Amino acid sequence: MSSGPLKSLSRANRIVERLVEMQSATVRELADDFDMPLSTMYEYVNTLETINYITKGPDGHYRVSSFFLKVGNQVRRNYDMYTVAEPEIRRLADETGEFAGLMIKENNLGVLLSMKKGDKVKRLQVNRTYPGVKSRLNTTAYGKAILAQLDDEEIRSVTDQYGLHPRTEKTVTELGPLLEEMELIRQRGYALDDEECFEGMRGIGVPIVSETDNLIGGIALYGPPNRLDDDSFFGEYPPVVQEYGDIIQGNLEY
Amino acid sequence: MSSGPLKSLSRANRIVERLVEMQSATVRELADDFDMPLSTMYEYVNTLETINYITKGPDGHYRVSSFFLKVGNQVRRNYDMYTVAEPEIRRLADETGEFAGLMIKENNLGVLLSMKKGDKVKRLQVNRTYPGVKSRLNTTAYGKAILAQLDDEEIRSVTDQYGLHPRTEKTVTELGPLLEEMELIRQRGYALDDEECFEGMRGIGVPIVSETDNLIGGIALYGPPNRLDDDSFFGEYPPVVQEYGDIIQGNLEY
DNA sequence: CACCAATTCCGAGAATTTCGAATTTTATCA
DNA sequence: TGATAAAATTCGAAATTCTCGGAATTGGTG
Repeated sequence: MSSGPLKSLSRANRIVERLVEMQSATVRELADDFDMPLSTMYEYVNTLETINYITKGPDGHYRVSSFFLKVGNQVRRNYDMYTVAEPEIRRLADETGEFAGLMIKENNLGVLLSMKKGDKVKRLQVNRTYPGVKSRLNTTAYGKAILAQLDDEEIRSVTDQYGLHPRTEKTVTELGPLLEEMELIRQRGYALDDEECFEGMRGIGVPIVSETDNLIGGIALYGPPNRLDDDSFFGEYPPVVQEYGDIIQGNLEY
Repeated sequence: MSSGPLKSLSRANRIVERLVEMQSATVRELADDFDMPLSTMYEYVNTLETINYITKGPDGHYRVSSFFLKVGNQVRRNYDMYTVAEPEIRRLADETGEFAGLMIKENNLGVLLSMKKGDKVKRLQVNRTYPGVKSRLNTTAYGKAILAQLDDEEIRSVTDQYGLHPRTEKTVTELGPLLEEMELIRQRGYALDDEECFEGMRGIGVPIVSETDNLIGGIALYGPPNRLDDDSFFGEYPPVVQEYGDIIQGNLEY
């Protein structure tokens, strides 16, 4: 018969993801939510507890445990790109006072591996920005820097896969202009995001390639237009970001 | 029959954990490693890939995906204690130049939720310190600050559960002295770890209680004895750490 | 084109998962 | 305290899923 994905595994994962959303829940609440027999939910909950994916708090409610935090950080440290870039991202954020981040490509999407806020960043307008979040490569400065390292055919396959839906009114939504921009990025060595992803956010990205990991990544500096005015956005900062990119690239090759 | 933990789930988790250790592996390598039929391993690998726990890189090797990083960070942000303490931890690290961290209690163990390195911290001697790692509560400064918030009976149950195995030659390994130390911590308001957990590391911890989350946590400042000399370790820094603890505690209560 | 390896397909047998119901534990209130 | 209700856990048979060897297919390489 059609075997397909293992059902109990998929089910368990749905429970975990739901529990992240709910923050905390009792077995009954979960059973109701999934319209499953209580006893079955107990089996799942108990198993998830023994393998440490979830944990029961003193109030008797279950929460997703710190296991994910631990594994996530282990995974991240497995990337040379992370260990090398981490201190530089931090220095870039300190030096500029703005937001600096590191992105890698995973399954044709961008994944934010690391981020640092400089002291000018009061509260991230974009509260949806945290390590592990994914975004389409054409939407961010680091993403575009990554995309530009691919050849046109690969770029096409990426945009075919995920589309070019606009995020703001400035988002580039046509393949032609995007490919032209990619060529420009290759020539000058850095990518710009002028409020194309988030209103009120400008970013400058440069690519980083790790031969050993078969990985392409990118770093970016983000800040609001009032601080990243035209002078800094187009003139002062791009070389700074590039310099940090070069440092990381150099350290990657030992 | 004895139902026990769901086997396929436990198995899947073992695969994930092994893959974290191996960093990357092919299906065959995994099958060999677990001594499982190739076709069965394919079912697991494919399922784990569809639920996004692992991902196949361009080299055809599987790795644990960024899913864990994402969920880990979501979970962390669900804690009021984290969102409130995060910026203060950071300021504490900046102000002192040393290592600052936030710990919570989970299943009678300490879990490091957040950490910041000040500019004096070149490379963490202790490379085993990263968000999500667990440690026994009696071994660290934040851990002891947490432990001291419990009553003696609870403390006893914690030490019964995990023992008092020494980590360095200075570790306190007897319940009696430990309970006395707890009383001292309650009185003066902060906990000290004088190379009891890691050789060459001194720490100062203070407790933080979140009524809303039913949670007890603690923050700590860590540094080497040459910088945290007796004057700073016993005199200058404890009030500083306490001050940050008070700020966090205050912000927790709005 | 032939080879080898990687991946997918397949179906029967085995084993686990599932679920309702029964049992135990915990909480609530008179 | 005892009675009652609610929640949590256990149980075992029924059914579905998982397992696994082997066959079939795909993909890459010389």
